[in-house]
Amino acid sequence: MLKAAQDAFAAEGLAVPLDEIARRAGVGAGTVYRHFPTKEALFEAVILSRVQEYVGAARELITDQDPGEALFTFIQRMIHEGGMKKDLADALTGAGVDVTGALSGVTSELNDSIEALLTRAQAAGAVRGDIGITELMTIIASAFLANRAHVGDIELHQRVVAVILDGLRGGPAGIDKVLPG
Amino acid sequence: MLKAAQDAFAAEGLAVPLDEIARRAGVGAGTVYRHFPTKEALFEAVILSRVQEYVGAARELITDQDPGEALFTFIQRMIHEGGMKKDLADALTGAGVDVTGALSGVTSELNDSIEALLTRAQAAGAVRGDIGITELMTIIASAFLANRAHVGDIELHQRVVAVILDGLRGGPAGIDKVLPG
Amino acid sequence: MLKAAQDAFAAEGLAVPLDEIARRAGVGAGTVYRHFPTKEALFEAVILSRVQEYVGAARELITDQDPGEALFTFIQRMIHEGGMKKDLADALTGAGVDVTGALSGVTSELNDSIEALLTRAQAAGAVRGDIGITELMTIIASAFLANRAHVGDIELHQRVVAVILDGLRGGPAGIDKVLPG
Amino acid sequence: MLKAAQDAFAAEGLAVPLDEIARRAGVGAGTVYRHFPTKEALFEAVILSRVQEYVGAARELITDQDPGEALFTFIQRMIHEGGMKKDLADALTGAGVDVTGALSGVTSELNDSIEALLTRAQAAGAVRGDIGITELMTIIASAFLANRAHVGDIELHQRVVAVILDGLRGGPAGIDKVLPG
DNA sequence: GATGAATGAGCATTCATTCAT
DNA sequence: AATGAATGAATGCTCATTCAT
Repeated sequence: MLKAAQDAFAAEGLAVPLDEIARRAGVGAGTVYRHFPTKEALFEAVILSRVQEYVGAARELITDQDPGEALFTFIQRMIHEGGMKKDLADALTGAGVDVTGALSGVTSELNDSIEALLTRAQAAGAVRGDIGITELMTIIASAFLANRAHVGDIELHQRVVAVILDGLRGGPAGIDKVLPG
Repeated sequence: MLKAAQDAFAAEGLAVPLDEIARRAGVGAGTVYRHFPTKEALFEAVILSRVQEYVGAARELITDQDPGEALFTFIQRMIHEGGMKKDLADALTGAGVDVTGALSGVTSELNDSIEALLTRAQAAGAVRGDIGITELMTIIASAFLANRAHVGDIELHQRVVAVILDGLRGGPAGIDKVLPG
Repeated sequence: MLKAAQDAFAAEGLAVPLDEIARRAGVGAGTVYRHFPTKEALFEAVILSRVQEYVGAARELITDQDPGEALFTFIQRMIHEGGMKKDLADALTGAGVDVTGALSGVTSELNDSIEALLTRAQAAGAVRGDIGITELMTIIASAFLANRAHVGDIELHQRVVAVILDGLRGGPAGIDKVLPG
Repeated sequence: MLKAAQDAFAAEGLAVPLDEIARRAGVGAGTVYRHFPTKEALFEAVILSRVQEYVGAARELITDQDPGEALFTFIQRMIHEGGMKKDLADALTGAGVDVTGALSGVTSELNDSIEALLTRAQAAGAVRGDIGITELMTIIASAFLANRAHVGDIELHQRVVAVILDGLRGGPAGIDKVLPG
């Protein structure tokens, strides 16, 4: 059922009727309510599971040899997936989702695990030093949302992400850094 | 009435009830329907009017002395204004808005006028050459949406936009360009 | 529409579906909501109108020549009607009805107008002196509810009310009063 | 399980969900349905058990020395207990409970046993002679329901019951009876 | 026999849209 | 042309009842 909800929310966003989710899951509407007290709770569970995946991905990459590439790979992966899923976009934009509760914990984890990637990349000189995790999260979320307008055009996503990653590496001010000589 | 709709959509997004718009405009709901066949048509009209403003701004800036500054000023202005309005964000992220109809025409105009700014900035070496108008529009949308997060934290927004603009100037790949010698 | 709601609530109580009320009124469900924000608000409006009728009846009787008969007539009338209507019974027993708001005002009025009848009847020696308006209201409400079990048997209602009225006149302790000599 | 249902119905009335009863009883909902075909049947069983208690109490009191005191003690006991329970009040006021089936038998028993108390009290001159068992049952129900209002104000309840009992003893019309001389 | 997950009809409420005045 | 009352389909949620295990 969680699977059906994931698919439905990913495809239609939070606006998908609960009956539609129930239908996709092949159960009655009441059955959904047996497992989740409200539609919002179900939505949060879906988001939670997705965020957990990202946390896992970030934690795996923390041991990558190339700190910069690790961060950039993570960002690319997250943004690319985000362009496909409507649920996280709704969670990010809609004020209807409370980040209190179980969601707040895993969101903190995501922040922390990405911050670890960021700090390592900055220490390695691969990312400019004048931004923190808040700036990075905002940038990721934004690109995430922007890509929704061109669902499926992966090459476009890649070029957009490339620009953003270059911004992260450091703009003109960063030239000094990459050309220390 | 369009003014009332602008305010209402800006404040509440596409989700604002049509009755609320009619009430703000001081007219009956039926009167709104005399001018716009559906709520969506009204929304599109609002977006259209906003896009037209942007077209005007872009056209003014095309004569600016500094081509790079012109583009960046435009982007910053658009982002600053947009961060306050919920309607364009909905239009950008929500798949519910068709860009067919009158909207497609003015959207093309916006594309063209921004493309003019882009081309000029690229010719002046202020912006990397490996992106086109589609990439730029997506990136602008991205920065636009970035402003909707952490509403009110202007300094954060500035840092985020700075990163994105630096990316536009050109990352490592752009070094060759800014250091032609 | 209020009429339809009165009939529906009187016949079925608060449990009547709002669609049923709408159907009885010959309108759509949405139309009911145009006039009353919630079903509870509609119910309160119905109760309010009924309580107002009682207030009017009590106020008319305050000028009756026979103070005791005035009070007893009022009680009989109220209990008899109550045995027919399910709405006031629900309002009296159900905790679901808030007596805050407009209802609290008219309820106070009802209390006051009945208290006036009571005080006058007590001054005339027609009613025992050891009870106040709270006791009387409780007694009326109780008989009101008890009669619901025998809807339509008016003669039974009358005999029951007769017993209660005798209790109000004064039981054994009241014999001294009616036989002062 | 019957105990759990008694507690649940007493606390919440007929409106308590069946799942809640099953939970209190520590069994599955299906198990309740193995013993009672419908929720209403369970409710009737609970009422039946309570009515049986009353029948027992009435039969004990039939041998009491003071016939009048016996009846009044019974009424007061019934009212005192009943004021705490919501189930009988629902059964008395709600038209939703059919007295057909097993309930009708024990209800007849209750009627008969109380009628015995009544007849004896009337023969002893402690209760007016112009009422029958139906009137008495209605009056008891009335006092019963009186206790549900102003829950906790025991002194109020006592004054209200006193009035009703005085009415039973006989008002002015009863004077001839208590003063046969 | 017991369980409790599943069912699905039912209800209050919202809101885009229509139309008689 | 304007009004705003009316419409009714849609939605989230509850709960009595059923049935596979």
